[in-house]
Amino acid sequence: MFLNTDDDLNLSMIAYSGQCFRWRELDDGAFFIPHAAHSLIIKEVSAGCFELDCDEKEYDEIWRSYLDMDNDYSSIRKRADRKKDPFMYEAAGSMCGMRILRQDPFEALISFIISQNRNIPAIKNSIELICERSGQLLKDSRGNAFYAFPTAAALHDMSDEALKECRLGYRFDYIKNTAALICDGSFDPYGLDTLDDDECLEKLKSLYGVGPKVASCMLLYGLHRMNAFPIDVWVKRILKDKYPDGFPYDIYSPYCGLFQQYMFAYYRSLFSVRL
DNA sequence: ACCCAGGAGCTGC
DNA sequence: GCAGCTCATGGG
Repeated sequence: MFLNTDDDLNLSMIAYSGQCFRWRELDDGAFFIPHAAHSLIIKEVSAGCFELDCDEKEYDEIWRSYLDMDNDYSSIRKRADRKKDPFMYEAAGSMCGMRILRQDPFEALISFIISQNRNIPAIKNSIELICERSGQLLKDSRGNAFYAFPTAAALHDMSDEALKECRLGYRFDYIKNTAALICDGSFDPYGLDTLDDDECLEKLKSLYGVGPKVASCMLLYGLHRMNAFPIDVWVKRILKDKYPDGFPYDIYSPYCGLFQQYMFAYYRSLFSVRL
């Protein structure tokens, strides 16, 4: 099917934004996107026109939500005022096309625990290894094999040796522990919807290996809490450099997380940091 | 409040 | 080659 949109949707920008770790750019410029037991190949064939290798039914049931197409990003972006916050105005304008995906909560939680204190290629490497070793083998629409992200049970069932081969380093215990808690039912990444942001953050931080950064990444990218505001080394630099008197959370609420994403991507692009 | 270990891989020199 | 850094956290 074809999707025409006036709203922000820049596949390459999202793929390299650091919010998702399994998108793969294909030779023809299309993107391969694994998500739960599904996969999508999507390509921008002309400005604002995307070719998707699924039918409208699958798009409505899965991908519209995953890509968050029901949120109007171009209108949210307008909150950045050219005079009051020129830096954010530049950042949001320059990174127009960014969206916050609605990823699977379990995958997001595990992925962001793995992500701590590592660069993005290393994160992707570990995640792919985990999928290859414990994920379900599936086929995409072109007949190519790929591995789904494992279930908590499949991850928990991995031998220590197999899991160690995924190069998690000291995060090994964190992953083991979280998978065990989910399997025995004492923690449910899919049962957090009834909690407000602060309660959710606290609950996540009680997990071994989950601090404020990983917890807020889970809120923003795994639970689509658009106001969650992960502070990593780059955001720390931005806050110090551009907002010495404090970040205007009230202006960007309840979308602080999206504006964090704009600044993160824009500021890094200024330093030509490769993802 | 500070300070360090723990793993591995990419980057720049 | 080889430090220095990386979308941090737990523990001392």
